[in-house]
Amino acid sequence: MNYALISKIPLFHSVEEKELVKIFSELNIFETRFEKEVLLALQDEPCNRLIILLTGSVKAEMIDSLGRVIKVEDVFAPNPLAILFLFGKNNRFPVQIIARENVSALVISKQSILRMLGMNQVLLKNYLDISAEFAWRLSQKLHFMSFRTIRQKLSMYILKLSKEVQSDEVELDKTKSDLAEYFGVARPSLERELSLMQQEGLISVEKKKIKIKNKNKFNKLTLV
Amino acid sequence: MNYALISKIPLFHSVEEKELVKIFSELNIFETRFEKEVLLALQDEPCNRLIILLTGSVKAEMIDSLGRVIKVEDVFAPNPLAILFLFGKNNRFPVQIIARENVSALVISKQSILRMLGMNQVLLKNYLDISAEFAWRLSQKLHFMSFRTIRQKLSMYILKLSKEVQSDEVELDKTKSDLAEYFGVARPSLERELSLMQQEGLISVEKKKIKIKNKNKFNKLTLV
DNA sequence: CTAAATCTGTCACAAATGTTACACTTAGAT
DNA sequence: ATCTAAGTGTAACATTTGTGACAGATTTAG
Repeated sequence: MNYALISKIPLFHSVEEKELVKIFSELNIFETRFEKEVLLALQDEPCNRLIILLTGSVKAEMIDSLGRVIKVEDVFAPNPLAILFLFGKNNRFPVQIIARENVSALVISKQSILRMLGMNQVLLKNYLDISAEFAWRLSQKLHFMSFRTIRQKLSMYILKLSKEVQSDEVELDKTKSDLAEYFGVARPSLERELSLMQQEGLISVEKKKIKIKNKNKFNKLTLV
Repeated sequence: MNYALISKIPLFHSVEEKELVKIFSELNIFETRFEKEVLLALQDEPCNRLIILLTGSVKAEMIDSLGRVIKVEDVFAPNPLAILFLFGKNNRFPVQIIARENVSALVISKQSILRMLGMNQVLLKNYLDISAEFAWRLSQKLHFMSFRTIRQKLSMYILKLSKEVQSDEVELDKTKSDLAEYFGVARPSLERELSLMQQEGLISVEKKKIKIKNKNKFNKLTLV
């Protein structure tokens, strides 16, 4: 077991090495390798283990009732997979998970996770923090989806970025295609809205750089 | 402390009474009362305590930048408030919380929650299960929002109900107004879609009872 | 049991969004 | 350096959805 690598995993941050050694010796924790294109988990399969990527990345896909594949997201090391779906009554993978490249990962059974969290307070807090981060992202996304118009979603998004950078000039952290997907709208619709907002003098757009030109009007847009 | 009441709280399910006594004596746990209309938490206030309703109910509201109030949801005893937002970097209440009636509640500091979960495995599992349930509901809702058309959302929703009841005849578990809000669409638009689907012979609607008449066609609707 | 509040069903019209298509640019791979 | 895939910008048109308004039904509170 490579403890240098393991201590980089958020779940094990700040846990002392001798504690780690103890935990790994007492519990069933395996390092497993998955070749590119291999399935790590099936959609709707019971989620009874936590998979934490050590190296590489995977893609999460949804399969609809006609068998068509819808891309959901990519996950990179050192993140865990589906941590929010490990417990509860509905503990099934909501998506299928496929290796995008050769991947190594820790696989820890649900039982072992429970024991592990009981053994070490730092680990427990890490686990709760990580779960909360994922939940927060979910709720953020829901928040965006709940705005009626594309303009509202866009202005909220830009405003949020603008607050983070403390500037009226922001750089999108996704491609416009991805942003459209994130909002759940068609890409040309998003582009059109950006053009309109530029024509109206609210913003100026150049590639991924967006500048807020009329902050007053702009703020009013974010009202529901 | 009323242990009969406390053992009904999901978080304390199946925890032995003597364990509960020990936990409550060692940790800072308060039973607090809130009168009707009193604020239990401010929007954006740091979420550094877990509030578990013992009796009564509260409403969660969002405030937009003009100060207007948007109702989000109601929470009833014996549920906890904002359990997903207690940890993580962004541990703030996403909504303000107001008592809808006279309320009594357990208030447990974040620190005490951490210690408590380390003390008892059953409690730990309960906590993780409860969190997972909330996360699951979030992701379900997100799933519905991500369907493009109202018809798709509706047919997914009806199909899900139909699977639960194992019957082609289902009864909506929300008012149509609530359902429209849940989907994030306008109420008349939802009604119109129901009417159209009825006209097309896909379903029959009578008040809250919906019968799937053409399961073949119906299944095709849920494809993305 | 009555009054008030909420929910329902429906409309005509306005507004927003999706679709499809095409040309062009940029970034990444070999 | 060239080729290829991904991303961008835009347009005309079709479709879906929202809005505001109203009357009637149903539920809840007093």
